[in-house]
Amino acid sequence: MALSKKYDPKQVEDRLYKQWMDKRFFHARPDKDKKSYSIVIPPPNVTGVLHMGHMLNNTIQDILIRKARMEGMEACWVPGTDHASIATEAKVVGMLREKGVKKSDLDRDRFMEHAWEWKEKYGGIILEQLKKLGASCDWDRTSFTMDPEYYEAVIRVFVDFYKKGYIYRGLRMINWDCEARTALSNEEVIYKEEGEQTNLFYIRYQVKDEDNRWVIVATVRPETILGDTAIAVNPHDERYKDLIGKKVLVPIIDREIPVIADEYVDMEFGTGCLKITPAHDPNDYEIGLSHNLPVIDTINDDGTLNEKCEVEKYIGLDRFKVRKLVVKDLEDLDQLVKVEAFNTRIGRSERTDSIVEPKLSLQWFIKMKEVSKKALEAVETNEVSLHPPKFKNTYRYWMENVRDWCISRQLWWGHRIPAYYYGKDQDDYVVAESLDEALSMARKKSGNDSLTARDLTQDEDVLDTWASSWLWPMQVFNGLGNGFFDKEKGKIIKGSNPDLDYFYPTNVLVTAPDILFFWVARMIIAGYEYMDEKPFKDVYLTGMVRDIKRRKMSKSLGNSPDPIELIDEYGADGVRTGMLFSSPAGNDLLFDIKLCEQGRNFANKIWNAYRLIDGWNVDESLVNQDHDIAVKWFESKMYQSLESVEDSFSKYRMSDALLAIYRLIWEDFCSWYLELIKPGFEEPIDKKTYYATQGFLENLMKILHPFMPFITEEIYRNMATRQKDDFIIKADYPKAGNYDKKIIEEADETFGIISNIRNIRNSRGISQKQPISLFIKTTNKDRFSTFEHSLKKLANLEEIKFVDEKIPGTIHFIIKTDEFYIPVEGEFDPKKQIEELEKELAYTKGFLASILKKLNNENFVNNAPEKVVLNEEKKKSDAEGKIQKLEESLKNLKSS
RNA sequence: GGGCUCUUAGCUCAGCUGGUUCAGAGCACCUGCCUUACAAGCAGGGGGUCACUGGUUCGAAUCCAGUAGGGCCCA
Repeated sequence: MALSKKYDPKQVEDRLYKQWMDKRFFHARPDKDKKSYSIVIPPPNVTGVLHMGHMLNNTIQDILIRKARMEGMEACWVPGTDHASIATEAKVVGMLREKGVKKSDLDRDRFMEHAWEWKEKYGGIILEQLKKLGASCDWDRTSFTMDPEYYEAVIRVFVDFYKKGYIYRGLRMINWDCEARTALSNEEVIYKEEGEQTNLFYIRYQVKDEDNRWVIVATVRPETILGDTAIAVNPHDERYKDLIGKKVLVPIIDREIPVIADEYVDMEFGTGCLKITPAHDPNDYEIGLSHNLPVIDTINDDGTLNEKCEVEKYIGLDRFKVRKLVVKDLEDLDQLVKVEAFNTRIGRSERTDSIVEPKLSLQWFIKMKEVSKKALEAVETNEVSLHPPKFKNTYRYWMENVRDWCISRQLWWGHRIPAYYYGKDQDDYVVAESLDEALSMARKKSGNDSLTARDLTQDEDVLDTWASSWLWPMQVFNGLGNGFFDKEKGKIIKGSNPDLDYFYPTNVLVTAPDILFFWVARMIIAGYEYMDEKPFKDVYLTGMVRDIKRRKMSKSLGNSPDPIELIDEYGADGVRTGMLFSSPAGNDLLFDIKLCEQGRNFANKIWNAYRLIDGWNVDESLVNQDHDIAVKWFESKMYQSLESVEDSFSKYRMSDALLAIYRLIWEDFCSWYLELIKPGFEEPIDKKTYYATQGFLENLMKILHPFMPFITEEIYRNMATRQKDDFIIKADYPKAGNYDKKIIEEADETFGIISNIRNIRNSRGISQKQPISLFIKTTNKDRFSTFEHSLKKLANLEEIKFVDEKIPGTIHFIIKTDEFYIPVEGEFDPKKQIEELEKELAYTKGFLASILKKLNNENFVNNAPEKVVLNEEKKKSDAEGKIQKLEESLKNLKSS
């Protein structure tokens, strides 16, 4: 029967989680009589394992969802994972390599079989880990971006966007890995922090039709001059003004190219002349576009040069070999002016370490400008609110300068682009949801009725993962499913899908700021496009979890603790509170294991408070009115705290909410309230106080439950009165009620006196166990009547006596204008007493001086609001009274 | 280089539209306690020129400008 002195999460957490699951408390379905409250999880990468960022993120979601559930809403938290094209494909390729299989040995179908096998085996790990954390997700609704229905929806949206004219195929500069012969995303290109050493070559180009006039250009990639289509100078550059519009000759091949003017050119860099090679540099490509320059792509997919370079002996050689040859040839032609050592940022492929070549390639794009208008406006008008609001600026900046979105990836694992090619021309393709449909469209478009399915080839590429996860808030409810989508209008049919109608828009999205554009903005765009409605009302952006030295947590640094081990050591409740203790929205969280320890200690503290109350014997006949005031006070204090908790929640200041609850429980409930009402050893407690206290504990557990679900449920379930099916997870969240400010103030004053007395005991070595007397000189005795018993009990006073005269030779302190005396034998030390009073006097005098400064200032008295002036007057008279009393006491002490 | 943002106690941060004893909290630190719920605890304590410089104002941690130094995003 006896409860353990220490709370042991291991005996509680798995058992309770299973009970919650068995009772299906996490499951939500549309219920017209209840308000809906829904959250969709930011789907973690299916290859992922739980890291500290997930812990923070999901703890916050769970807190919000549990609170909503207790508030009587139909709370639905949809879990799931995304397929993460690049990461997953890399893992699968790695796994195959270990088995001695190369990706290139497999065809697409075989590869996908392996990938699915891998997904089935490892894909669920992260969701299982979330259960350990206590996440109350509606597991019946678990979604995956490559589920059959989801897959269809993604394809459907591609087709719809294509029909609406938002999708096009076009050339774009991408990062090309010549060794792996694939495009790389920006994230896969590694730049060395310190740059890399290379050479800067100064090359001179002859100006056409002018003898002996040359233009000098600096470049680190001389082999690319063969693809040059212009020389650019800054229009404000006096040195070259007269050259603009003239032609120069590309060395070696003597091709004529124009000199153009563009603001982009930095007059300070190199010679101020920039060679423009649109096929092999992103900036040059942009400039080329705006000046209608031709694009000459001289480099093959494998990094060798092709016939477009116009020099026979270079063709088929690697670009770096050609560089050497070009330099030599330039020297021979006397067109190499000089070579300087140069430090530059070179991108290398994360996988192969080969130097990344900027390369033009045919990709699929979404036109973003038009579709993103409503999404920009929604955030501007707070239809969708970002928390903290500072991210509004970042969001606006991005949306106003939005670029077209490249959605194709040269991978297999993902949603295959539903474009079917039937001929040789660039335009000989159709976009359709199925092969059948594609075939009939192709026949129509080509006018060739004899086309068969075998004549069609589907695009080899898959879609960017974000092009599936941007549908997440709709598609987890199968919003774009068969029968729910109007293909003519390109809209979801409202009223056709009960789940979607009920749970969309969701209430809040909790995610990290680094995917504000990749994901959040795009979900908003998709939401307005298909539902004419935002996907969520609020976006709570969490910070990044860093270590105590502010470094990002990463595998390579080895500075990230394993969340599961943490839970094992500190309990899920401990880790959850630990994460939250110091994580204001949008600010980075400097994770310190000590925070988990603090969380664990808190759990233990609560456990022991429960143990105390649980151990009491109730004497039904006993009446103890002394406790009434404590009960009244704590009730008020609790409501006051609850009010601030609600306020914090409304602003998504979860850390503040938790801290308020932490202090309410630890300080107010345990340190003050329980100490006030606690009966002596083996004494019984009266009925009234007992039940009130139980009620408080129960309420405190409810208030805390969203943060620490396990221990609160355990205590709630254990409490004497609990019915069989009564679980805190679905109990009513306490509502803030009226509270008595006066009683809270009086209690504060009383606690102040008690602290003073304890301090005196401490500094003079008077044991807490030794009863003492207290004499009070006051003009208002009534003020002490309410809390007289409390004062006596917690300060261990044998008597309180009101006096009219000072009591010399006693320890002495002043609060406001009341004077307190503690007679002690032996321990009274006049010197120490004088020291203390003088310190107090100096402080009060300084305080008074600052008030006088205000009050003596005519401008202040005339301009400040009356309320403020009156308050200063009161502060002044209080301070003066106190100074007078202090001075009197000091005089007496010194003369005696 | 452009945009955004921050700088308050040893650390991490609150401090709302300037005005209540406004300079706060948690942690850490120091002192004393194994006081019959809890040493994963109890009681008490010290600690800050609110980055710097100027301005607005009767009054500035709070508003404005500049300087210095961090951070984030984009290029």
